[in-house]
Amino acid sequence: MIELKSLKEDEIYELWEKSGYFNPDNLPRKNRKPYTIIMPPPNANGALHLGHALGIAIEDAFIRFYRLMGRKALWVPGADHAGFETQVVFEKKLEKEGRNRFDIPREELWREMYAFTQENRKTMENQLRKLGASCDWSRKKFTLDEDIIRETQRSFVELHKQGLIYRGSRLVNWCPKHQTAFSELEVKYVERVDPLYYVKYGPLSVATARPETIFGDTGLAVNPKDKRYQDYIGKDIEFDGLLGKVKLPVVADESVDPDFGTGVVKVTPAHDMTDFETGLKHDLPAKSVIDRYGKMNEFTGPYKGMKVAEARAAVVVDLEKAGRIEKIDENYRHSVATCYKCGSLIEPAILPQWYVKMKPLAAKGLEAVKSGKIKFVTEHFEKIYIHWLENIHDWNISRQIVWGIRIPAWFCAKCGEAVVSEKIPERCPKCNGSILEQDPDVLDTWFSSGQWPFLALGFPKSRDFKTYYPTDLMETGYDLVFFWVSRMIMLGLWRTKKPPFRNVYFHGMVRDKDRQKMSKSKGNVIDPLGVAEIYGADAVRMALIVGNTPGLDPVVSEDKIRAYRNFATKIRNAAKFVLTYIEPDSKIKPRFSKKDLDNLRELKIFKKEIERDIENFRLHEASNKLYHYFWHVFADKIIEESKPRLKENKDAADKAAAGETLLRMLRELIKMLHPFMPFTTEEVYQSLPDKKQTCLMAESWN
RNA sequence: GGGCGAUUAGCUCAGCUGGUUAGAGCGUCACAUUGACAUUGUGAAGGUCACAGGUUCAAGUCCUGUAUCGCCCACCA
Repeated sequence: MIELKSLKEDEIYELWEKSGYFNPDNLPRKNRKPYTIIMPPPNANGALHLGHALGIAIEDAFIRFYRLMGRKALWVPGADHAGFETQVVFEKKLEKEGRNRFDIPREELWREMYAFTQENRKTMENQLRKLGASCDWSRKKFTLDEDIIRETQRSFVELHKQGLIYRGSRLVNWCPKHQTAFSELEVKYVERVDPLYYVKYGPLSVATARPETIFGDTGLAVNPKDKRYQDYIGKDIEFDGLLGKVKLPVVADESVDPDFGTGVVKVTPAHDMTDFETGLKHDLPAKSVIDRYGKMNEFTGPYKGMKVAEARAAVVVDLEKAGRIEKIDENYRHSVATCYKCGSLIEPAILPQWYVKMKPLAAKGLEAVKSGKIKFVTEHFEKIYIHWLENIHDWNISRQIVWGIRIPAWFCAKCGEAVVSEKIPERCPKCNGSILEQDPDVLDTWFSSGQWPFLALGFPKSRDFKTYYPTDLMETGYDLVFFWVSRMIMLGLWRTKKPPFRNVYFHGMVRDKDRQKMSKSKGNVIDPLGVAEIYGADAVRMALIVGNTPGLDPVVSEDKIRAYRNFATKIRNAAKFVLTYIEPDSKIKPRFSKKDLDNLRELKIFKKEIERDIENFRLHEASNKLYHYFWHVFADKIIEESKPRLKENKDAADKAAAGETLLRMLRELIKMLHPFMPFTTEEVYQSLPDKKQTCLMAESWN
């Protein structure tokens, strides 16, 4: 008779940490093949949510499985400074305190934000412990660690040297509220219904949704095949504008759709992405008429100082007075660009920014996936990735915020030359001027996180980098295919000449039982730590993994979590029962029945099946099968059938065989369940007779 | 405009390479239960696997098309 020791999750985690086995260097049995996962560093600006818990459950399952399989399993934890995201969170905090980021000196703001993120990191790290993450804390990294900043800046300098980073004055996506530019990925298009104004331009008329930008017109465009306007192509038209005489050239451009509006487009290069391109092609100047705060500027006469919306109304009234409005289509449906964070209308602006030239990087990124060097789970994300990379645009990596890695570029006060250098330059190489000021902008946070797999391992010189890179698995949400995964692949290949990982596992977005996305405003969020407190971390992990097909949105409800809490209870009770009939010092030799041997053999076959499932990324299947096997085969059938043999059995050798069979099966089953339910299985393991290791994770799968 | 995914029990979802009576959780019904069981066990009801064609000895599983829902991408002035 052996008693089942009861252990709390915190005690178990402490046991694990003390064992040192999270660090693969300490694992028994040396000289093994590594298995590496770099944890997607959670944003250090808040608490973990269920989506994080999902990723952690999946990654930990893989890590624990391969550790049992005898691999040198390394899981590197980290935290992301999360540039703009964190800045937004922090701004809200400042707002509540009645402060404003624009009034706080840069260094002071930085210091406050740094402290803020370090606080969050501590919370997050404890939350990861609560969830049972078996990551190597001795290797934890932050995206603003000094070595990370240094290498990130070095990448910038190197890319610049190779002509892959350039400075360009182009039309950028500008958010007037946040006062920063964005890459195209941070722009969200929303459908709206707005009036479409048909406005007379001398003999022609154009349809526009933005009449207030009329002062920035520098041309008109028609389709070269449009018969109606052949006579105008190449000529100037003149007419009376709201601020005096206007003269605009008419150009022919394929991009103009003859069937839209009147077939004539006003070209306003400074305020529209398409027009900017058209302007470049036809050599039309860009004239800004809106400032960075979304107000009309000095080129707009009486409209100066008005907000865009006011100006639009005023301009329409005046155009009507001038008899230039032909008609207004009130039900024009179109999409407008907005800030993904605050919903403000994006006001395109011409600004000098740093760009990464993407085509050469994308070519390598495409090859790696098309050739199968990097595999996506599920496969269909490869198509999405390929499509995006084949149509990629240059990447604006300048952000006008404080929170991030400074761009290693200095501008000469005398001649304006931009000097890119790892160290502060003493003189301008062009004019020899000595006053150089660093670019106030910081890098897009994805520029550094895009290098995370090799930077987190201490590239270029560390032993870890040499041992553990390329990594085996990148596990993340499918919403980051473009933002993060594609950039990691491209930048990883560029900087290290190797793919950063061999496989990418995409999980879906967690939904509630009504298939709604979880959000604070809907009030349907499940706090992973809260439910872990109530039902146990294992129950939460199982609820997140069982039946959750990679790439699809999992539905998680408290009912489901409760179901797996019951399962954990079942495991404990079954173990308790089995141990009741074990006599550790018994000298009786068990006499196994045919059925005993069959059961043991079948379990072996079953284990092989589970192994195959996990190796092929089918955690949802493996976990479900284990649940079913443990409960409905092991507990309901095998244990039940052995009860008569265990109780009041005069045949001691048969009794011993029944007990021994159950014990062997239990030992195997908790090992197999360990990747999914580490706490419960460890609790059982600690009570097993003749356990060989201090904790279950150091056991061997076979 | 393009692409992707989903459609299987009342609800939420599994079902890998096509192969015996299609599974799980929650819910429903009946019976049992001081049992290892924060209940659990036994059994039951409940599915034309969206629809229409096709391939095959065999299709929820492969192919074509249709419908509905959802998501992503795109320079809709």
